[in-house]
Amino acid sequence: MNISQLQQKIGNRIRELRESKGVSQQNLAAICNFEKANLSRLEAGRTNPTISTLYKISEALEVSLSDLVNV
Amino acid sequence: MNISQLQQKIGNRIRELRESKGVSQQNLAAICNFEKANLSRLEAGRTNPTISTLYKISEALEVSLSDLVNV
DNA sequence: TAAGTGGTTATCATATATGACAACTGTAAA
DNA sequence: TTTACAGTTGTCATATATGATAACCACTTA
Repeated sequence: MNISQLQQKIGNRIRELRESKGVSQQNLAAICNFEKANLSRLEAGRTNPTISTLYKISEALEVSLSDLVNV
Repeated sequence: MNISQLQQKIGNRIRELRESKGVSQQNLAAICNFEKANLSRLEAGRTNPTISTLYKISEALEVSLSDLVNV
């Protein structure tokens, strides 16, 4: 798996978890204190997120970091 | 857990896994194609690594990404 | 002594994640 | 139609991860 594929998979995983919680990108971004535009790019797999960004998302979605990157 | 603590824990986890494999920082860095200096900082918890960096390390150490961030 | 190994720290350049904001496309509902 | 919401895309500034190199310390070994 290359990095681009990894980013894509993690983006998909976040989207999947977010939607299963019925939260909008706007909402989730607000909870995490970042921009919805950045979350959109992240879910689309267009960025290489830092562990701190992923950690904030995992907390907001109430899953473990380990779970979030289990792709 | 704050970000600083998270970085510290992930750094410790990497060091733990690396040492259990009997690999030097120098070796691991070379396998991952980055500088030993950066790995040193990462293990010390002084950087906020990207998922791609952690992924390279997980591959080199033959553990899952999920395992690597299971802190 | 000297040379080698493992690790740390400093510095500089470059690439990019993120913050911030705006504009835009649907879509749904009034 | 108009309003509101969800998401996407673009741009700019700033912070920082990483690449690259060098100097340094501690330890071991010849």
